[in-house]
Formats: sequence, structure tokens, C-alpha cells
Amino acid sequence: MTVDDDQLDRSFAALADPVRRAMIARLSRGPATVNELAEPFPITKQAVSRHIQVLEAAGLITRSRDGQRRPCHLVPAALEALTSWIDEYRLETERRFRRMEALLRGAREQEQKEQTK
Amino acid sequence: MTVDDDQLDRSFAALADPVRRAMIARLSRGPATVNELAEPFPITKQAVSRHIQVLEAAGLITRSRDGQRRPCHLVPAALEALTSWIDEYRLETERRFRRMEALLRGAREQEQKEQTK
DNA sequence: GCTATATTCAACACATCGGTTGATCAAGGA
DNA sequence: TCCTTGATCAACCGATGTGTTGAATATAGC
Repeated sequence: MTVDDDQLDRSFAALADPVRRAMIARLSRGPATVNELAEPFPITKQAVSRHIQVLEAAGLITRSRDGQRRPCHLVPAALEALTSWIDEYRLETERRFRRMEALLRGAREQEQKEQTK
Repeated sequence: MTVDDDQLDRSFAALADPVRRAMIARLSRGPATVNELAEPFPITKQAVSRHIQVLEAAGLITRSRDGQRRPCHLVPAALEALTSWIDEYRLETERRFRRMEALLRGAREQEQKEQTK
């Protein structure tokens, strides 16, 4: 899954809050309703409801219908899109580091050779 | 590298801005100074300087000294800490999905057997 | 229909964020 | 020493985010 800039904005902003991260952690173990998600936190249900809306707008969760409940479900593909974005730049950096290292090693060996000549 | 809640707050918030993400992308190809990082953007150097401070406070970059320049360097381990956090919950969710799927498949086969009995 | 429960909407307060301008600091070069 | 360049600090402004309270909506169950 590839995402645009706005999607990344919303997703990373959604993860930049400990309450929402805890909800993600909870939802990884199975679906949960607003009330269930609210339980661990000392904040109002309305605040929790809005956290959920932020996660949904980011595409990190979806919601189904079960009578008057609206259970939340984690969307693993949305999480994967984020790690892909991050990994692209991490891997490029690590490749660059390795090239630099090899270059330095080569230069050192060359220097040794010059000295023992 | 494992990080605490504040670190995750700062890191994800740092990534929740297109300017800072573009800086990350640029830095993956090599170190750069404030002026170099500022070049692509229609904002003041001061604003760029503060974006850099946000990235540094999050631990996503470090800075060295080269005369009056302060080149920025990406920290791949910090990026890796973020993907690790995300992957933990994505993988748990995917495992759960697979278990559910297997369960459903088992139930369907059971049902078929009952019908042909 | 009535009431209880689950959830959301609306309006507000307060803090933080991302930008600006103007001043300041630090290092290099003539 | 003086001037230039790279970078930062400080104060301010408008927008956004996160919480609150109180009212509204929707579904379940009697």
C-alpha cells in the first residue's frame, strides 16, 4: 500500500500520541468498542471517541457495526505503509554508511602499503 | 534500540510534517547543512532551523561541526526503533487474522461434512 | 412508546505548532 | 579589525490539537 503526503501526515500525527498508541496496542489483540478502548484512560468517552476518529481518518483503523456499538479494527496494511516509508530512507542511509566504511578501509590499506614500500 | 513514550511522541510528531519528511529523504542521501536543507522550501532559514531542532530533539538526526556549519546526519537506528514499534502490532494483527481465517476454514469444512453425512 | 446504553456533535478553554520579522552570536576571510 | 556568512534566539500571530461539559442521536430491550 502506497500513500500520499496527507496520508503520511495524518498517520504519523495519529501515532504521535500515547493514548492513540495504546489504543493501537490494544486493537492488535482484537477489535474493541469505544467503551472498551476508553476503559484504561482517565479521560471522557468523548475524548476517546475523537481519538478514534483521528485513527480512522488516518486509515489506521476501520469500524464496523454491531447494534449500537461501533467496534474498531486495526488495518495492518496501513501500518505496513508507514514502515515502508521509513525503511526506504533507513536502508539508503545504511547502504551509504557501508560504502563509506569500505572506502575508509580501502584508504587505510593503501596507506599501509605505502608505508611498507 | 528501544525507546520510551516521550521518544515515540517526539519521533512520530517529527515525521508528521511534509517539510521534515522531505529533510529526512534528503539526509538519507548524505549529510547537509541548514542552508542546503532550506534550499528546496519557500520558508525562512529560521523556520528550517527549528524543523532541524525538532528532528534532533527526536533523536532522528545528529549534528556535527564544520567551521561555522552544523551538518545534519540521519540516525538509522532511530528510524529502526520506530519501525520496530509499528511492526510489533502489525505482526500481531496479521497473526490474529490468520488464526481467524484458519478457524473459519475449519468450521466450513466441518459444515460440509455434516451435510454429506 | 419509554428508558437505558453507546456514541457523537457543538461550543468552549488552553497549549502547542509552524510560520514570520528583527536581533544576536560565532566562525572565516580580506 | 571589520565585514560576511551560517545559524540561532526571542517575540509575536494565526491555526490546530486535546481536553472539558452539555446536548443530541441511534439502537436495544421492556
